[in-house]
Amino acid sequence: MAIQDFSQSLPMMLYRALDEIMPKFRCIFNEFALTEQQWRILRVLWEHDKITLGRLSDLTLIPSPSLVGIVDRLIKAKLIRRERSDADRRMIFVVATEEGRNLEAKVMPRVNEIYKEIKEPFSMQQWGQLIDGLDQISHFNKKTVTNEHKE
Amino acid sequence: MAIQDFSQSLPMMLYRALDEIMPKFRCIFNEFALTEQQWRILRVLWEHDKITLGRLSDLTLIPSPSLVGIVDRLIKAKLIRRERSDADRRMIFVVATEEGRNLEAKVMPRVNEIYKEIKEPFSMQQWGQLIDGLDQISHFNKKTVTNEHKE
DNA sequence: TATTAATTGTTAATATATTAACTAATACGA
DNA sequence: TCGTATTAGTTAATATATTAACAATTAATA
Repeated sequence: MAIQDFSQSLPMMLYRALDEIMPKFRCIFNEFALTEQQWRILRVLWEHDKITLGRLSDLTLIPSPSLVGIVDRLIKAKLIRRERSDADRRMIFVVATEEGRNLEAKVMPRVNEIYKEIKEPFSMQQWGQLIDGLDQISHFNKKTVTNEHKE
Repeated sequence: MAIQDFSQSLPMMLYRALDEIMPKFRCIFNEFALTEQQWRILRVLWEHDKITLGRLSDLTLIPSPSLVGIVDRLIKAKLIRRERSDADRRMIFVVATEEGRNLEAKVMPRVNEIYKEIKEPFSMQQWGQLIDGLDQISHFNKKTVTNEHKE
């Protein structure tokens, strides 16, 4: 019944894992004058030619109110542009400029290098278990229990 | 050689896991007029009667520049207080007030409830593997390879 | 078709993160 | 003991997160 160690709680372990690996990546982003969030947006645009702000928010995990300013700064840096939808005038598409697309070839190799370094000490099975566990956490609010109707 | 899916990268999986579980906790914190960071500080003070700002920063994973303001606001809420060290006048201890200590009995049960809910769908083995994996990530910068001298 | 509801983005206010520079106090070496 | 390096906290500037409220547009429905 005693208080368990706060440092070993799941949230703190997740935060600590991020604190440990992200500075390495941010170091690279900074070399290209990018913030982590700006990187995330570009990273998604390299996989999607054209994407609405809503979907961009989902894929980057950047909350929409934050997205507004981050997109503004990326536009000022001439790396992306806004494009209002004709079909539905509420929607706004975001598109990478040529300069934005060109960054991919420069940044991705550096990032993949670090990524490989992080992954290296893991066995393939260990890594799979880690990813599976994280994936299960990520679906916590959707289907806690599969074989049972909830509410 | 093609770009792997950004959404399945380790950093995004970690962020997504946090995005999924933290709102539930924050919901409780807000009931007690606490922010997540304020909670973290109190949570640590419930395990340590007296702690320096530096160590508090390490345990809460709150960067020291942020800590200043967060501690200020907790003091204004009469939940903690500062106490300068006599032995080393550079150091500042943080201590919970009685009001701050009293929060533990009210908040912890609610938090433990959610925590149990998150942990529930996992087998004990699965959970252990997840924690071990996160722990290994957290030691990335310390000892990437054990049986080898680096540098 | 006029109203209402839902969707998509945005603005605003406050709190926190990031990075660099800075102060005060202490430790250390010539 | 003086000068220097180190350590503990802080301040400053900018970027982002969180929450609530809001505007514009579209969808739904009586």
